[in-house]
Amino acid sequence: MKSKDKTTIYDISKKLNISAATVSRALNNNPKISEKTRKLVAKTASEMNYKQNRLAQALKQGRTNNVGIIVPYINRSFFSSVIRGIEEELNPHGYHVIICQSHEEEENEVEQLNALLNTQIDGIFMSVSKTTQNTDHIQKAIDENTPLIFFDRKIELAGISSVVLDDFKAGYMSTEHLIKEGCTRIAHLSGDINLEIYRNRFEGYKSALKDHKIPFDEKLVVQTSSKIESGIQAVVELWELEDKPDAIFSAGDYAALGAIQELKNKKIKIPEEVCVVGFSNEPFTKYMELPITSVDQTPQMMGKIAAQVFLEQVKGNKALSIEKKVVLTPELFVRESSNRELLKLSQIS
Amino acid sequence: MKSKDKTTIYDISKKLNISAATVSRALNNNPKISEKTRKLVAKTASEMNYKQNRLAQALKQGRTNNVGIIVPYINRSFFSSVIRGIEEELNPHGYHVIICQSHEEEENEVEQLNALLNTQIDGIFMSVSKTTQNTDHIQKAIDENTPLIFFDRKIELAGISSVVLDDFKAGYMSTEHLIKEGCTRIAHLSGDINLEIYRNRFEGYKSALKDHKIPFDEKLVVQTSSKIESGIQAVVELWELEDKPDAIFSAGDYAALGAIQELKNKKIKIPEEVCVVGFSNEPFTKYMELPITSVDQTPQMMGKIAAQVFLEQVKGNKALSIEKKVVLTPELFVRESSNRELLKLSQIS
DNA sequence: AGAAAAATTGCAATCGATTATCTCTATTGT
DNA sequence: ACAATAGAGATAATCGATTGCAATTTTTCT
Repeated sequence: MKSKDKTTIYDISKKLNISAATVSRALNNNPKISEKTRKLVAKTASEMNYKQNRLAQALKQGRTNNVGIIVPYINRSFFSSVIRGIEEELNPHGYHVIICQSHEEEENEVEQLNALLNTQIDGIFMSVSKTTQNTDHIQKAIDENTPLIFFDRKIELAGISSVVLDDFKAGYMSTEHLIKEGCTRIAHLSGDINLEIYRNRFEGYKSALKDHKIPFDEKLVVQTSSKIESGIQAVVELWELEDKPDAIFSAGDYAALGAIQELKNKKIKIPEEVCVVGFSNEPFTKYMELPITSVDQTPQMMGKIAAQVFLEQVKGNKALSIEKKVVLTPELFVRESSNRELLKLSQIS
Repeated sequence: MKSKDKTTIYDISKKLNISAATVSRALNNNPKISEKTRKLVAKTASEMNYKQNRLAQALKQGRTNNVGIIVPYINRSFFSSVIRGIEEELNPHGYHVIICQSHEEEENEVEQLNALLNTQIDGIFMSVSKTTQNTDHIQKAIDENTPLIFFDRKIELAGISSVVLDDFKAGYMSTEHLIKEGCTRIAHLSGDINLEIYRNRFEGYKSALKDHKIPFDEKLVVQTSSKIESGIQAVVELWELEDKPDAIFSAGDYAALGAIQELKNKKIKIPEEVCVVGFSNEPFTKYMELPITSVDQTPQMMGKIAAQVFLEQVKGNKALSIEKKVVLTPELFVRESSNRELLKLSQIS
């Protein structure tokens, strides 16, 4: 009952007493093949349950119609949404998507990238890991002429396109929003300052303070990771200060969540005493009893655009390497954690 | 500056004036090749920046060392954790993982499965979509002798291995826990009853009621989806009843979350007046101001075991198709949403 | 030293599909 | 009626790596 032996174009050609070349052409709707033969082949192929071996095709054509995506984690709402965007844009063009995780480890990133290159992928989308220092593996991909597109977290290298968020603006918007709520001592949970995106958010924060004549106080800045615990720890440290903050702008939602937990623990009222803004618009920010204000990075759009950049690159003149830099505008979703206006309204009613 | 032309074993063989066969053997550490040649080839290969073309190798060997995973969504904590489990178990064996999403649509599932089969995948892991009725696509995979392993959501078909949770037990445990908290009118948000897993949870619920001599009241059962809104809607409906529930066992965390939101909206105290238990142990259940009791499905373990079943199958005698059914034991994480004991303690202190 | 045994390496076919080039037949034009 | 042209299909090379078998070289043994 073993039908392991898959039918090939040779099986079809033998059965019909024609050459394999004709079968191949017929199946690919090559105009050199007569309508009659084409139909006969199509019919026979489906009868024999023929399925094209994409491996053989890829080997011959030098294209696999597969693209790889490397992200730190697939279960971050942001990343999985970007992936979805890429998928939706590329599927209609016949591409399939291979997803790899670096778990924020440079070593894994290198390994996954190499594996993808070996598998003869047609292109790579990537958001670099936090720990990545060396860029040899990326240079290798470029040298091989494999289209590589960064999204969100990029590394500055000549000839690579990228689609990123305007993190400076996001930082600016968030901070300005807090200032407009009447906050003046705004703390910043900065995330990993090794990454450009976090540096930009920080710069935006500083710039907003400056524009509103609020002195920058570096004691209000705490480096955090994207873990809840680091948000808790940050609040613990900040509340040891003489002059305590009246707002927190966190460069990540998980740290913001931890901060809120610790503030509640300290019986500090949000947003009355302290306003909190997070970053990434993770689904949970919306679900909380106290929904958290957060910056939306329009991830699905980011994925779609990254895919479009890729398509341009493979369809255009390959010899000429295009370098396209797209910057998306963030959106701030204001929720209860920083909305004193809303609070007043609900108290009146 | 184009180094597009990748080096092949032929390039190496020409350079060293030996045959390509020797190069291939040397690179594969075939014992028939002398130490001297092996080292020379290895050195030259790395100098020429040789990279094996896995496509060609796969075509020849009939194995790609890739496995496919099809899940409804990759950004559900449960699924991404299973994926991680599979990945960690298979990576050391040289396998790579291709991840596909069905978005709960049968049509997508069929398409993704076919794409994987065409790509000559070595095996498939799959959790079927809610909407899947027809099983032809799955039968096709079996007929082709491609190892297929179901996890969590399975379809009963001869010859397919599966790794699932003991959902009956999970339903029983959850319900019994609520009974022990003193609840007697326990509502059930059932999820999609088309899926076996939800039916089993429901059966467990009924069985626990029976064992504790609590009459089953079908008015207390509401079909929900895995959306927050459906949980809200369910509570709205349930609270129109004459005799209102004093507990909710939801077969999904999102519905539980919606239910809690609506209960709060109705100013109903949790867990004093109503206890709530969810299902899947999504990360947010733990983060909430009111952490939600939930059933953990040990997803990473599920992935690991599914991978082990796969490895057994490919390493064992292929002619003989093994059918292995693994059932995992759930774990109930009791949190504030259903823990009256904890509540009392905190009130005393 | 010479033959047998062992160690290395080469030859050529193979995996399945694609495609440039060539061949043969049918049609058109004069 | 015969050359020119178009149409339909066949032949064979190719993509890059693997592998059974044959060939060659080296080692071992008497």
